[in-house]
Amino acid sequence: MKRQVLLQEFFERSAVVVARDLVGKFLVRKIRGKEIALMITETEAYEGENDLASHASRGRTARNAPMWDEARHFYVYLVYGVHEMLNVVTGKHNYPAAVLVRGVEGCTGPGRVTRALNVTRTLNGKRAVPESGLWFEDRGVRIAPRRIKRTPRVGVAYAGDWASKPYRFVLLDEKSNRGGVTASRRSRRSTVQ
DNA sequence: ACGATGATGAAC
DNA sequence: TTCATCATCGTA
Repeated sequence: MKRQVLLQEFFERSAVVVARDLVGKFLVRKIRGKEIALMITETEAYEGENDLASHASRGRTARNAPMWDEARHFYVYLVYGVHEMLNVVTGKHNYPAAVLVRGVEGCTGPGRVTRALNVTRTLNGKRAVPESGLWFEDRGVRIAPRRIKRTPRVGVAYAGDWASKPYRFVLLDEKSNRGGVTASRRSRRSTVQ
């Protein structure tokens, strides 16, 4: 099988383009010698300081500082005191933009993705390279554009005009036309150790 | 429909 | 230092 680690140049583009292109790519996690690779099925783009849905819109703070890093760095934070959110930084250095990984195969929802792959804030600010234990790969899966649905982002109703921008990308299920990856088979309690 | 659960950022 | 809010999820 062809395995190509996604390099910095892949992420050095606009967040919207990277978000779209990440659908069908693989998120790979290595813990204690074991590797698990899951295809990405859902993403969202957060594009620049003008994007009112982005943490970057309030300016640079201790939490969101990784968004200003070079592309391919991770931005991981906690929401609702419960869920770790996994983002990859995109675009030029010092331009705050990132893509949120919202779903992988068998796992819908950003909090479930991080729980399934044991991703926490210890990865915040690290690079998406094999040495860090979490990275992205192209494994040769080709996704027809028709299979990717664009919608507004989730949970950002406060963001004014930016709330309705179609910055969310969802891989449609092969057999169903409505609503992304099958809702029926969500694995509950998957973990990697 | 709602509570969990804790960090963050802005106000006081 | 206090307080409202939060890029969500599981149970009801």
